[in-house]
Amino acid sequence: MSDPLDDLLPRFSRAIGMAFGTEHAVVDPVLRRSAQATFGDYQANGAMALGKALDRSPREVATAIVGHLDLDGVAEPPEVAGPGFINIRLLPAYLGAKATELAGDDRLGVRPAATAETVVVDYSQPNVAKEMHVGHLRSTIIGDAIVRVLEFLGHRVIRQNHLGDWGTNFGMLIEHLGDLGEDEAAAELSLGDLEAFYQQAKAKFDADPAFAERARSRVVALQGGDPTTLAHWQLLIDLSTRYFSTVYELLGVRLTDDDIAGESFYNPMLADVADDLVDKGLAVVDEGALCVFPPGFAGRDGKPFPLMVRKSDGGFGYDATDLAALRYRVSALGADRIIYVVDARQSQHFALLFKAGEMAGWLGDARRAEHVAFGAVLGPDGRPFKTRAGGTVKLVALLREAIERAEAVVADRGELDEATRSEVARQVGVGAIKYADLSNDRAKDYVFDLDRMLAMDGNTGPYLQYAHVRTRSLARRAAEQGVTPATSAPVVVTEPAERALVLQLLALEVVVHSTAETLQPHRLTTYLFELASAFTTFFDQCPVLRADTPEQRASRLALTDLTGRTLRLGLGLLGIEAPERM
RNA sequence: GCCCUCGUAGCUCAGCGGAUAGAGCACCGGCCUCCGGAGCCGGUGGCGCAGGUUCGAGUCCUGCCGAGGGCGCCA
Repeated sequence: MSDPLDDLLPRFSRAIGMAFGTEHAVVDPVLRRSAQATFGDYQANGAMALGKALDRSPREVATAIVGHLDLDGVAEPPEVAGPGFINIRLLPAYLGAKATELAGDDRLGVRPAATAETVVVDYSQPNVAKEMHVGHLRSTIIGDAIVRVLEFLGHRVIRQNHLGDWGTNFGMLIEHLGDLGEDEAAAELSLGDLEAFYQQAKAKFDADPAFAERARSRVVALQGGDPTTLAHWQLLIDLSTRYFSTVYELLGVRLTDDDIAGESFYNPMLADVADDLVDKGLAVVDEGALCVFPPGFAGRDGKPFPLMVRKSDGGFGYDATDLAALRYRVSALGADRIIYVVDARQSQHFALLFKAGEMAGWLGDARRAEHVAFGAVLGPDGRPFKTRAGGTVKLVALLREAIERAEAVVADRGELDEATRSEVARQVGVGAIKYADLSNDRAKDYVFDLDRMLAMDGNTGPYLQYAHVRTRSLARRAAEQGVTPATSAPVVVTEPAERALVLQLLALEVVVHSTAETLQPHRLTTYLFELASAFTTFFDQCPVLRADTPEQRASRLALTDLTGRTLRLGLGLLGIEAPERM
């Protein structure tokens, strides 16, 4: 709707058809935003490839296209440049009309996806009775941004928090809980000090053979459904999830208890999944274990590498759980698309899993699974992020430090009461961490540096929030002067800074859709940073309240308001709040 | 040994097969009786190496070098 490409594309197709015959009208004119402003606003690069196909010179082809191109009301007469580029400069009147239209649209020009899909997003995945650390940060933040973008595009999103709530570890954890007594264990865990509880259990397990033996038999009791053991296990889960909820709330993440579908959830399905794979002729017994061998994977010894459906001792491991989860998401949840936000180290595991899913007929055609892999969070030394003592860094500790520092920055401004100030500090501090994470290509590692994250200059969360604050500030100032900030006022584009700003505003739709396709939130952050930059230039060079005419003032107020709403929407899609003042 | 990811400016990072590879920080030089200077304008500086595909390669393919990760019953 907002995208100028919608107006340009059909006109190019028509021109190409007229110039070279209708069979070529389907050729992609390769329309893009211009690399440089001096080349115009948009460029068509398709003439080069078409020239190759027709065995004619690209410039000749470009000239022929231009000869049939009707851009009346949209752009100035197009120009052929270089080897065969077609440069397009949009008309100010066209840009103004598009911006005006945009301002009247709640979705700011972003249409829903053509087909709404059911999308399962598996993210966060903390472990019961273990502290959340920076590793969970990425999954939680990236997953939450993906959820918000997909929901905005009209997809039916099912969040799945694949809680680590099962496994042999629980023998020692439950045994430790029993030793402490329920009340004391509950008291300790409810303090949110999960790490200490886990470490104590681990220390006893390693040091005390008798305890280790009790822990092992406790695993058997758990698997056997012993009521007291199950009750203690459930207590660990309840206390942990209560704690995770507080972290999610602090983070401003959408996850709730309703989204939890932990490993244990799939236990009742495991035997049936194994039977299913045997029936399909995919699973075979190897070295005593029931395995699926997807082609193309080899282990250290060069032999085929398995997905282990059932261990040689008859038990089930994570391979089985993940297979069951995959089948459940397809058959019971009706997923068209399944997204796993899990760190990059598990990419081989997911490649195996998805291949097996295809072999079993669970995936394929339009139904697909994707591993949204991400890199590690590094400390200042470029090594995986650890405390001085070498321990893992608690996620909440980082959040609190960021909020604390943000508070100091916000306090500089004064003019906010204390309650507002601490709320804004939370929005800024948490937003800074989220933005820093999301603005990097998720495939790469990044260095956790609070100083840089909280900087007010550069490509940071606070800078974008600040740009938004300025748009709000201007609106308040206008209101004080009795100027109604009419969002519906016609936008008139005259200055270069206005043109650049409008072009950026019109590009939101393309960016949001490409973010949803590639599942790369940093595309959106890059866009928003460019938008904020375009706005500050506009703000610097185009007087708003002191504009030459009432019409121009209304136009610029409308542009400011539209920019503010776009920043707020974009940040919102990333899970970052946009305060009114800071 | 095999497989995966990454290598772009002094630093942190964008870059969708298209023109002279862009930002931010830092550094240097300008601007400002200005609606939030947390600013604006300009400058210095770069694709790990070698081949290949292509009209066109930072982008795709192959090899090498370097960093990180993974490779059977832990998730």
